[in-house]
Amino acid sequence: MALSLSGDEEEYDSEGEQRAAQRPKPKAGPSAAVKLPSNRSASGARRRRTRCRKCEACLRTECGECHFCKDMKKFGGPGRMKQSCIMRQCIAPVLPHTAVCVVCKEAGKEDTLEDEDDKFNFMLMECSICNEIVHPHCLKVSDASGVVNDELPNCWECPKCNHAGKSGKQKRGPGFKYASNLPGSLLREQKPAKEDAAADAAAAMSAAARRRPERDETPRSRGEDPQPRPQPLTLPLPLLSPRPRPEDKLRKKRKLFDDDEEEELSGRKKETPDEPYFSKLLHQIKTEEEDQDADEEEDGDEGRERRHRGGVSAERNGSLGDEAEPDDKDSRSALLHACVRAAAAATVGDSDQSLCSSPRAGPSSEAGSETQERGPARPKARRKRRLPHRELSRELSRALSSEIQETENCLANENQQPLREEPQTENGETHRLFRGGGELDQRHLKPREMNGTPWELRHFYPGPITPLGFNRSTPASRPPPPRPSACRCCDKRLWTKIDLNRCTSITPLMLSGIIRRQPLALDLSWTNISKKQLSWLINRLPGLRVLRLSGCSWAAVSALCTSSCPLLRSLDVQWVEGLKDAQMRDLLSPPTDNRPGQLDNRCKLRNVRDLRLAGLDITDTSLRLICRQMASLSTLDLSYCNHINDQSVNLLTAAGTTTRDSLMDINLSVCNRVTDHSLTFFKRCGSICQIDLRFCKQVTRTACERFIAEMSVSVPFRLTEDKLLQKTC
DNA sequence: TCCAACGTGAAT
DNA sequence: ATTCACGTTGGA
Repeated sequence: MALSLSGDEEEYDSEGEQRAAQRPKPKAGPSAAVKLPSNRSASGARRRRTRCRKCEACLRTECGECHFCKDMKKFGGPGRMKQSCIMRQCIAPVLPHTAVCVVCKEAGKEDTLEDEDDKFNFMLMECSICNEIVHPHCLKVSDASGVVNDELPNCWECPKCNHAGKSGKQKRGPGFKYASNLPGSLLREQKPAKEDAAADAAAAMSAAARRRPERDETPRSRGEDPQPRPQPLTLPLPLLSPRPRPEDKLRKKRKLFDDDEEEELSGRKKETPDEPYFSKLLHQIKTEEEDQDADEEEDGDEGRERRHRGGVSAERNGSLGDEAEPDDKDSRSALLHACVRAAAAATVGDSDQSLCSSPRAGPSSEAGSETQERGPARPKARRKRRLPHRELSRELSRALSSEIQETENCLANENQQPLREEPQTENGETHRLFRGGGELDQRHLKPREMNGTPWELRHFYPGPITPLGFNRSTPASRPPPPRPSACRCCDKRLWTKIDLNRCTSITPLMLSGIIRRQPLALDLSWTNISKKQLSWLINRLPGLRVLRLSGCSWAAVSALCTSSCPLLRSLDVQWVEGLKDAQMRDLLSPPTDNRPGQLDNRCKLRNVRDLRLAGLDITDTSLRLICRQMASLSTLDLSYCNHINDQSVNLLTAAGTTTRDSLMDINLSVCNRVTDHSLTFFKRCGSICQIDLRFCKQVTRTACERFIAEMSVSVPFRLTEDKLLQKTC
């Protein structure tokens, strides 16, 4: 029966007995009333948390379709479940306004302070163990520190509990709600998705996961760590030991991407009794931050992978550097949007770190040598505390709103220019949207295989030389090179981009982590992500600019049909199994759901500028739709599309089409039906900068040279490679 | 006062 | 483990 946080026992009321007809009431009767766990008795009941009202989820309208919406009276349901719409489950629930410090009885005062440390000391912190809510400043425990729980705003394990050596689920109150228990981690279940039941399934998972027991956060034994923890959260009590000890690392909380499975596997050794450490711990700053360099802890595969990629890159010998890639350029501008950048910078510590921890789920995790590889100490890092979640959410929301408006304005003006100039980055690293993402750039591919490649082979591309390559009459294709399947994170400092390319197993915790970071760019290419997962992701990433789904199944990609991606600029669906004209039609038609608040019946992908369709069996039917629906299209990759011919090019460049003026970069390499005639069509394109006709058997070099000569009056082109035309200057 | 929905126990 | 149910809390 109902639970009362006050602990008062209750009897079933008559209403309950009436309902018994529908559902048997608990036999336990009064015994079902609350029995507060003993660990709560000391500090009283937990404060229920409430919506932050600022996160993307909170800002949404109810979907009207999910399990919980259908239950609501407003949607004609019985109203028994009384749960939030699954699309609206807050990702950073906050303490209620009525929460006060148990010591001084006052509310949080962080808003009145400037200094980050002051803010922390005067904000309310709820202990996930004893539930006590205090201002850290009000704690007079001068020789202990708390462990900030980054998964939930205003949450920590208070110094008292730390001091007592309590940890994790051993003593945490039941139902303590972490972000990992929030919707983001609801996709733990990875059974094959019944696609028609995706929404309900998600709802069901949602309900379940919210009640999921806490993850064990028992400190784990690790190798020596002579270095200070990178990016620790600021803690209130000035008790830094000069050299954090190995145990420091032990105190790290489980991170988002640490699978339960991993924990179970590794727990045998890791969860050694750590009581002896606690006395030392009392004098240390503790955080739950994951090592920022976690991904560098990976075993040699990563290094080999990098080397491999480097080799591929050189071998590819593309005429354009990655930096010149339009979608990267576009992404860069988006990626460095000021607000988002600020938010990202403010949160870089935890976010990337935990994301980077994803490889740890793999067999090579927990490398004992990690600490040796870590960079030098960052003594200042502990002073840098990320923004509280609500601030961050506010920032993101503001940024997104403005971006959406900007995009719409941009469209209204038919302004094809990028939203922003490409900003300078600190080290240029962020110019690469995805690590290794350029591998999918068809411009850089020397084709070895045509589309029509069996799906299995699309997944397991052969090496540089493959029997298939020899068997085909077309030039040897160059499918994306094989790579280790370890999950990788990208830039460690920013989480505006998340690269899970070829990560064979997308775990629920990964999805949860993605949502929490609200990346602008997401690469899920060659993963086995399911429709349910993708749908869930998209619906929670309203600000997504770049989505790469190369090599995924149509079953998964079809998730795009029912979702709206208003800000999506770059979509990569090359080599998607089963993606043909009919599917393209579904993809380009307005969202299929007519839910309240989803009345936008414009093309879901209307803002896409960079569309990658390589290797698809699409025809002019799809191109007509593209011409009609994607007014901003500037980069189009149709390489390896066997049905594309001169008429297709004619369509794209016909009078009255927006693509005629918007197209800047078209890749028709290995399109064997394209002939010299297409080049005459391209003369009509006002913005064309690059035409890739490499390995088009029916295109001659002579025609290319003629095109250059004829265009030279207005636009100077040159052949940077055989049948690769690029505008000069 | 009303509505939304959190957090829990029981049923499945 | 998942789903259902609902008292109670929190905000408007």
